[in-house]
Amino acid sequence: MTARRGEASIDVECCRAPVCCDMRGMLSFLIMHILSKGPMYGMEIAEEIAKRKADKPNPGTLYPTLKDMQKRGLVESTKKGNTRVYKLTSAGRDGLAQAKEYFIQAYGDIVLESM
Amino acid sequence: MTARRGEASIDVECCRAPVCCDMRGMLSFLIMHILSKGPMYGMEIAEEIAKRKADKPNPGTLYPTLKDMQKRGLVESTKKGNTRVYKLTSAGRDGLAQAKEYFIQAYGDIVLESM
DNA sequence: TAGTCTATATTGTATATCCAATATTGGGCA
DNA sequence: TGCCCAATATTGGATATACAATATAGACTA
Repeated sequence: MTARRGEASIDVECCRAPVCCDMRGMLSFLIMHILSKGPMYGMEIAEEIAKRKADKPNPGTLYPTLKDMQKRGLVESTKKGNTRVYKLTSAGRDGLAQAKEYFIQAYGDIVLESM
Repeated sequence: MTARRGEASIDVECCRAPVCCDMRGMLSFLIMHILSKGPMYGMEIAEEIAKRKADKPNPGTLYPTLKDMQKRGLVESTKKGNTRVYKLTSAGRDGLAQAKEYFIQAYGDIVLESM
């Protein structure tokens, strides 16, 4: 992220990353969830992540992750002019469903008890 | 984790870590949430994590994390015979509240839309 | 065609998890 | 007292995620 602890980087109206815990991790999970809404190119994905995490991931974080996810068959991409559009593969959709089940098992109560 | 992908390590009736995404991260967040229910010693915390993640964290993961969290003032501990009992500090409680807000902002919809 | 802008991409470094293996400590019991 | 066992602790190494800095590619405009 470009401005992790205080200084604004893009316009978001949501709370910043906590000081107490780093909360790194699960980037590919989040990307898969975002792509389950529809195909998107890299910078669009970055903006979607920024809406949630209040900061855009660095290109050096995002692109190698997308490349790795493609290598593992979770996403596929096609070059469209200057951009590269990513979409979930069917293996990616299956993996996401499994990952969500695990995620809810591990963290679901934290969300639900705050509602 | 001791038996990450298939082989059972302890008796849990929940789904295993997904193959598609690593889902490492947020250990201190999870520990803080668990400790918000009451004081606990190291191996009890490990069992609570195992109930959620279907695998016990390795001692080489858990204890250094607890030590670091204590250094940062999030938890405090007292030695009780052979065990060391951890509890949240008030800074830890404040930090947890802030972290939960951020967590729900980033991942809340994933839980809610599966309900 | 040259300049500019955005998107993509890479390199190098840092760090929070992660494990395997091993060591230490303290309680309970023969 | 001596032995075993669970809990704690440490060491060494791996890896996903993170950034800063830089480089390349393609589109659009003057």
